[in-house]
Amino acid sequence: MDVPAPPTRPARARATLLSLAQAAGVSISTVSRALRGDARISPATRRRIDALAAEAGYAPNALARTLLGGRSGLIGLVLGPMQNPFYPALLEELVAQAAERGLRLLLLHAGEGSMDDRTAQALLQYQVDGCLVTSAALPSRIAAICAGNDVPLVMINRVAREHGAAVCCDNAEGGARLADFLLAGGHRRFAVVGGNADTSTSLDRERGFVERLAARGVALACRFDGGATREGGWAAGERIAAMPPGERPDAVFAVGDGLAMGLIDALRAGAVPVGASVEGEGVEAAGAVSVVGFDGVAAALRPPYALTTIVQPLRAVVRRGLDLLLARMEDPAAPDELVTLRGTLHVGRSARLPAGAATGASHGDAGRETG
Amino acid sequence: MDVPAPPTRPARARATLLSLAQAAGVSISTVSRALRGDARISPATRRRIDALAAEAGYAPNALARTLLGGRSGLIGLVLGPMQNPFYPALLEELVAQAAERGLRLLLLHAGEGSMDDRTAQALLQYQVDGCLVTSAALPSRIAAICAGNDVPLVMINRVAREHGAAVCCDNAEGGARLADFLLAGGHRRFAVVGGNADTSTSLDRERGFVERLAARGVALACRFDGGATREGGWAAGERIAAMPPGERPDAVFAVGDGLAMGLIDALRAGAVPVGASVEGEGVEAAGAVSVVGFDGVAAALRPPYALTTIVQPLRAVVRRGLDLLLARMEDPAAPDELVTLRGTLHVGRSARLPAGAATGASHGDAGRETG
DNA sequence: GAATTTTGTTCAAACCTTTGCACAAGGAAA
DNA sequence: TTTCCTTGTGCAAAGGTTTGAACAAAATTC
Repeated sequence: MDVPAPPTRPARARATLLSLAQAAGVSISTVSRALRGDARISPATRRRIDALAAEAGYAPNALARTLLGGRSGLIGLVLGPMQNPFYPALLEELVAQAAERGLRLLLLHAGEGSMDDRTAQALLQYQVDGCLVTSAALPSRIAAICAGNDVPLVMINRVAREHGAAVCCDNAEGGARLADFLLAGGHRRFAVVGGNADTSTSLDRERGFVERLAARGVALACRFDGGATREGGWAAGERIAAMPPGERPDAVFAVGDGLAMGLIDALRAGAVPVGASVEGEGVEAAGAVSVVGFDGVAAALRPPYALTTIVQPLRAVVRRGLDLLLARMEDPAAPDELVTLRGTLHVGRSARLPAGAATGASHGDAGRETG
Repeated sequence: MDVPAPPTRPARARATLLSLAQAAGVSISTVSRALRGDARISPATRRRIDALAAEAGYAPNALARTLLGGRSGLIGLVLGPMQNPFYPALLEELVAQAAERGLRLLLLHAGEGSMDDRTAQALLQYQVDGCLVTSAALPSRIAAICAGNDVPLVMINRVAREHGAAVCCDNAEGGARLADFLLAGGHRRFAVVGGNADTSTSLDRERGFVERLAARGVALACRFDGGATREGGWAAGERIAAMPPGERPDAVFAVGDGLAMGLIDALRAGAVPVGASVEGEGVEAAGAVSVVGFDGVAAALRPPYALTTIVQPLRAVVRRGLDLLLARMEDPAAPDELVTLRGTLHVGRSARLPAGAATGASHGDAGRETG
């Protein structure tokens, strides 16, 4: 009558405190304490249990631990448009630093599209300890859920529109510094290639640049819309290359490195010399156009671009972002805080140098805090 | 004597089944069943509980649910080097499709660096249901942990070295198809710009290309090492541009779109015309070099590159990757499986056309399965 | 009106970990 | 010998959810 149960796949179940306790002949709590290094457990017992755990490949169940009311160790992550080369770099740094701090990233969103409700709910379902947003357009659902459930929210590379903590580079100051550099280089006709019109980051950079020019009595000769992609930079470069040399700007600020690289490609394809890079060593070609960017993406710093740009202190930006988040996990009532980090002017060969300056040096206090 | 407890931040605790049950005056199980749509709960009760839950913004605790022995809904994700523009695109698609299926991605690693032990342990601690690897160099710790703990592992865009399931584009076939296209275009001198020497993907593409050429009695004129970055493509392009026109190859296969774009930039900067794009509309400049790539990254398909390339069926690749993973979650004993999807030849303007062919068309069965 | 089914709800166990408290054994001090 | 302290361990509760089984009340059948 009684048919024996079918031989279910043996697949020895994953080790738990219980299985270790049975193997060691002690109680569950002893195992737990031994593994956590509690001083009350005798060295002999601890060694025995440690060996057993190592052999079984035991890993404590973070979910059960979280259930006790502690931290989940999970951080929700909302990523911006990945075409902008700054974001992949930011992502790598973020993953590395989060791991160093023992935090895990729960990837909720990447790119431009909108977020469905279920995804937003995941924030709550998985009990994330906090949320990190690098996206320019903060999904409002995420903001609402975080606000309504005491989930700390920190934005990186963008300032908070209404509230929340944020860390970003001093965009306006960087723009101004580039204006100074170009002015010192003796440039006369300035152009800007703008980014997304709805990101504070782009707007601040452009504003800082234009206002510094204005303060020196110089007006912008022309302006292009780049839309934050490399292609946008190329399109602007084509138009610049097509201008008669007399009207052509001799200095162009592209508000992101991706834009700047596309721009340089187009100028070169149009046989327009860029910065000091054609004749080399400071002797520049006649009619050369200087190009400067912003972000300090690795690919832009190296040849063939050797871009003069403001290098964002990426490590510090990420570090402070995580600091802000952890602080708000400790104290959810912490006031909104905006941290602004000053970038570094990296002098490459894409822009004519001021008299007497040397290529390759970096100026400015990297990561000095001003917020 | 008794000091009243300091007024701890009220911060009404998050809604749970218990709090809802108390509010509704029913038991916890009734609430659970009502929310899950169990037919045994009366419509009146259900409506009341639904309203209460909506008002409280209730979201079930996925961690507690997982503890019951079910699925966590978490997938561990190991990302490859983000400089290769294919990976950001893959990431966006993956995030979107995972969300559609109700899966969450736990981001374990991004980039080239190695993984620390704690991160690898996270796989077990957070009870991931499976693991997805897009990295070319599979971290061995991850592989070991997955194998030892019945965690299904699926690789995307690379074949398994020893074991495991994988989905990737038919790289060799794509390389061969490009060779055919270039041969039909009447090219004579062929070059290859190779990628990472240790990724099966790059090697297969190159092999497919070279073998097809050989089968037609043509040998490679020269070969460059690109190292999978845009800069590598640029370097190869500079060397090609510097060759005397007689020795210069008239067709170059860059094994990735990033390489191809860098290559084109360098050729243009060196005033070497590329494909049919200079004179436009099929009439090509004298001494033009045709460039073809592989991947079908959006930026490469559009102007200014208009690259002729093999477009990976990205959506299908991701879909099948998740299929494989889910299948292995159902049945961990499922045999290793390799799915190969055929790409589509996208004819742009970066390579001379065979007589009578039209630009912009796509040839080949997108995503036809062969594995 | 009693027996039976249907309907709606509750009980209790299980998942795994952490931790306050209790407990036992052994040694030292009184 | 009693009392107290130290050292090492076990007990049990808690955390939120799911689910099989039990239970009560109402509706149906004879």
